[in-house]
Amino acid sequence: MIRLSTKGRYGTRLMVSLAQHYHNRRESIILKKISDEEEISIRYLEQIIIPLKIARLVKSIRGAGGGYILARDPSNIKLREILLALEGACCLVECVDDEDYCDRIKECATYEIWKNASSLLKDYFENTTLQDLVEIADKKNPSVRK
Amino acid sequence: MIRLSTKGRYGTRLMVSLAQHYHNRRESIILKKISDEEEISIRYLEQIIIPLKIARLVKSIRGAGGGYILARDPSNIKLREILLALEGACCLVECVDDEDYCDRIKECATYEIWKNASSLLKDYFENTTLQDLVEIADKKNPSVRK
DNA sequence: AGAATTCTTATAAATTTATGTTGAAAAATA
DNA sequence: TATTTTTCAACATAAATTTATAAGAATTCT
Ligand code: FES
Ligand code: FES
Repeated sequence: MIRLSTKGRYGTRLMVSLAQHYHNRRESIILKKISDEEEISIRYLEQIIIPLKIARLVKSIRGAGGGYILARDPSNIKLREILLALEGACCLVECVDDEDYCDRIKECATYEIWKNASSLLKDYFENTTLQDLVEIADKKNPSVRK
Repeated sequence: MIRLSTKGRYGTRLMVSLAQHYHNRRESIILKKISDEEEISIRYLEQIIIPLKIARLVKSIRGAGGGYILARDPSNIKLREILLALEGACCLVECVDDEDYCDRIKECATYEIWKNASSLLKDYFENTTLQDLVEIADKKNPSVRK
């Protein structure tokens, strides 16, 4: 029930990859590498990273030796920011964020429910940072040194 | 961020409508009426109600004077059951419910996050009944007597 | 100049969303 | 019981969106 789009999923994994590489030397990473590691089409990654760039969560460096790099420290990037950039502001149903979307809000009983449920997610994602994700990854794969 | 499909939204509103009509005489309701009240295409409602019927949440009565009616008392139908019937068992990402869906669960850091977030929603919807929704609707529209 | 990499645009496949058309089953009625 | 009405059921189709891939241009480094 209720689906996170592939954009949101792949984009988050992309950000985790960038964060995992962030600690040593802060070198930029090329998408090709992430594409290989995460087994996601590079063409699709190119589309997905655009909104992340627009939201100033990643910086791009063009040309040879270029690539992508996080714009801030992973501990300073909230999961909510990532999903906001990738999926837009809509929470479960559009009317939660855009009161003009449905013209039935005044009568609609489900509105309150979707709104509450959206808040649960929002709060959870607000309190999860990219650093938390990196730590989970490290715990799951203690041997991997990227 | 993260979207509930129209199937889930309209289907839930459909169930609320049925619940609102359930109290008096338990008469069956024709889809046309719900279509008019909720401004949803009747053809689309016909598609949406099929999984609800399969899940035995509603019963259909054919022929003249027929229509649809809730299979159980609204206080005995959980929102989670409704969404499960409409959207399937997948919670945010498929791998949460189907461990074979992704073959990266062992390494994937985001898995735990989507799983926790899914649990938040699941618990909320598990503890919300159709009766709760009807009461919200009544509170919002005290004058309406259907 | 040449290689590496992002950036841009195009396009195709799959899925979701929504409507239309026709037919079959059940109940009411005469 | 035959007829008619009401309603669900099934199938087909079209538009919109999401998902994914392809090809080439632009930029930067060496
Ligand atoms: S779904 Fe938007 S107001 Fe009910
Ligand atoms: S999204 Fe399924 S394991 Fe990471």
